Amino acid sequence: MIEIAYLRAQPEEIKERLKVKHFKDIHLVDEIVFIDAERRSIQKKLDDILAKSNELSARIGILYKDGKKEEADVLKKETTSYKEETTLLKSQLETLEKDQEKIAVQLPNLPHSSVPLGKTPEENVVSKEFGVIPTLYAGAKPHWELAIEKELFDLELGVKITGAGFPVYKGKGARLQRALINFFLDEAANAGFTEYVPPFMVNEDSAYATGQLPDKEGQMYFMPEDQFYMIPTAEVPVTNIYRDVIVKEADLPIQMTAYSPCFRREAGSYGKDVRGLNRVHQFEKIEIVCIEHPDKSYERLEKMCAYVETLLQKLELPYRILKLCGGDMSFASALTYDFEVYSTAQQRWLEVSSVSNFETYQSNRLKLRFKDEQTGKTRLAHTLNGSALALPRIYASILENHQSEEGINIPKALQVYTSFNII
RNA sequence: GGAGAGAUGGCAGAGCGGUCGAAUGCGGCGGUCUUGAAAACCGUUGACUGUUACAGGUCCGGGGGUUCGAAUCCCUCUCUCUCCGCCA
Repeated sequence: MIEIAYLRAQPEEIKERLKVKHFKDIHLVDEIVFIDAERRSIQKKLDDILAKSNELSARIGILYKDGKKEEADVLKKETTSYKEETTLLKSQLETLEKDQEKIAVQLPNLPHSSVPLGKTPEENVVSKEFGVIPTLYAGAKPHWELAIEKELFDLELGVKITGAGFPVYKGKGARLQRALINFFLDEAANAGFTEYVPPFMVNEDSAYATGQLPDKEGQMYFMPEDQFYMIPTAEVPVTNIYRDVIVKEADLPIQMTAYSPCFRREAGSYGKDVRGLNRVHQFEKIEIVCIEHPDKSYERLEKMCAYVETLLQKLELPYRILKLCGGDMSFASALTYDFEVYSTAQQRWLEVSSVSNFETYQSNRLKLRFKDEQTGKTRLAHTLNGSALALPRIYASILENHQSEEGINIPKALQVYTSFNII
């Protein structure tokens, strides 16, 4: 959530910045500032009355101790009017707090000043291209055809067991999957990330804290019996490790990584570009999450991107990095870089990673803070995360880009993990 | 799933319905002593809100109630622990 103190101080600036994100309900800014002022004035009134009533109670206590019952009874009567007033003010306050909260969660994060203007994915800015797009032999195929030919994964079988979008990997195909998971985890560990194995289901508080709720309500699988959500990304459980935590400034940055399956309903995204592994309901991903000092979070973002690049380079895949424009950025992000790998067989770019700085947007909900050594005050930390990497499209690009007449060549860096070098 | 016990500050652990935001110990921070460190001793040390700064307000698992007044009493929910049952 945007910090209320900032909303109060700079409403006009905030409105301007929200326009960059093409946020429609700009009027919510004025509404929340209005409600906040109202709320604070009621709070002040309530506090004053409570102060008087507390003081009276203390006096009554002393009178009773001294055995002056009659005097105490007089004071008791005085408190009744306070009581009525506080009951009323408390209910008003509660309403205002709820209203304020309701609006606060509807406001997306503010974009960083460097975010390009634009509304659609076409307006994202390419900030880097790396690698040579290979020229494939005449018989080159998209990954879904290669999968059938080499018996690597089976979507039809998944339909029988579960439903569309739940692939079943098999033989060398399964081994490649596991090799990628281990490769990514080992690389992350070597780069200084602490590995976690988190729960794959989370409660409502966790989903809310990282911003999946209320924004993406319908995108998560839900278990009504226990009120649990299947995680759409390891970001949710891993970031929530630090919910309600005050860390030492010296402990920053905190760098974590986790493998997890990810479950996404992908409601409303049927149609094009969903063939094969391009869009599935269950997929594997290695996530990296950082908690960083506000002064250093953009530096950290660059480092995380640089790390993701090393992975793509080791996998010998041609990629480009996009700086997302305001209109294409996610709700909670202040700045996002997307990584895309070129699929020669499909002749299109596939998104394989997204690295973002959330600044204090998540930490404000998480109540994730650190103690500032200089001032002694607690401040919200910055959170960042990124995929490093998501498997299906990497898997698809490896099949497609590294195919030859002899078979699919496994990149050198992966061969230790697969134990074979061609499929 | 059944039976019992419990939930208090970073941790451990007190707490009679009335200066209890909370004893005490450990830990942390600052200091004395020391060449330095340890030990010892002295001081300090929760969060949120609020104010220019004070003051004030809220928080003892969550929610509700009794009372002039609740960490303390009542109801309820959640969670944890122990024992039994079941089980990968």
